[in-house]
Amino acid sequence: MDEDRGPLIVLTGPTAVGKTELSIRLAKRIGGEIISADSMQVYRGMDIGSAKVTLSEMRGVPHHLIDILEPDEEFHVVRFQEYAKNCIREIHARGNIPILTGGTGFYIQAVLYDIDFTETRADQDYRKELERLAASRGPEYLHQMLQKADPESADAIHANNVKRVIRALEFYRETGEKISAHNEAERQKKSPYRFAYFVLNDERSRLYANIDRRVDQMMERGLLQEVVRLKEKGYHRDMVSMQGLGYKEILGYLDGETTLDEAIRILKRDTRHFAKRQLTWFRREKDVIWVDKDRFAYDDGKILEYLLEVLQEKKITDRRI
RNA sequence: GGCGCCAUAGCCAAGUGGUAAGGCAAAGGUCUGCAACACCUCUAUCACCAGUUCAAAUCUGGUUGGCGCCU
Repeated sequence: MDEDRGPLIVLTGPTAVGKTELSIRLAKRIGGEIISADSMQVYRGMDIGSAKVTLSEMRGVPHHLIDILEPDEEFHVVRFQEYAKNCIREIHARGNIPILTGGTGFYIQAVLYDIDFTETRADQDYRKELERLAASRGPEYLHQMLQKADPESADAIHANNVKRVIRALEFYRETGEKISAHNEAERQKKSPYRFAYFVLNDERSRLYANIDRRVDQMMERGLLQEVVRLKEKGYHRDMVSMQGLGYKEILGYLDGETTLDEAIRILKRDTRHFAKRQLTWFRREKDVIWVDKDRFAYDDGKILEYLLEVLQEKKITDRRI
């Protein structure tokens, strides 16, 4: 039964830890294809700020879900999940191993455990109405509504977290069920894949230093010009894509809200915060295999050997390397 | 050497007799259709010593350190 399930490798970690390079080396060793689990790299024209892999870095390894949308298109987990599942199916059909790489933990969770989102069709009108209510009567009011409909969710979601309160309300209205119950059920699911979930990590201070350095590099490589170009094309801050790190800060500068130095400072800070949140997320995921770089003396070759060992142990790959 | 000013958490900073605001950073956390989003939690006895007082970060004296001016 276990053997019926297709193989899947997840290789993730906080931003700037070095996922990209390692994933490509791994793919080359085992005949893998990479699926990007990244909410920003899906957009065309957002290369520098999203630290997108370059063609030469790919070294011939197939990459999926990169550059598939224009920055004004909507993207979200459900869509990601649908695309990623298709990719996985095709990669399996080719006899290759899919490697899910990228830092968006929620996306990884969605495909790894095949979480069910399909029960509702997002009702724009109702959502708008709730947003209006939140604005006019305050977040507490919405939270009260949720308290009546789904007390468990109300207890779990802070009233100030309007976005999540709205979603819970919306779910209840659409399905007549409580999202808290739904979530609980989904949580019990086991993965449809034979998988290994690696989280690459580094000492906090080194990670932060890397982030700072990488932002400087982005500037040298022309992040400013990239954002100018996007702005000229008419992309603006209401779009999800332009809320990505590196874009919102530079747009702030272009709109005269900050100096460039200030924008860079904020970008570094926000990226560090992001990395921290990513780690919090991975810490609470079950089945994670932590790969601390310092335990391997920062030697990618050694890390790779370790990954291969685990993969064989778990019978995810049997090709002798 | 003299005169003046200042000394509150890692940083910025309120408080001028009644038992330490706030912001930032750091740290921890939540997350099941916007997730590089949204949201939550959280850190001090006020440079040091002595005194006045029922009560001092707040008043007095001294010590140390910093800043400015003068000789």
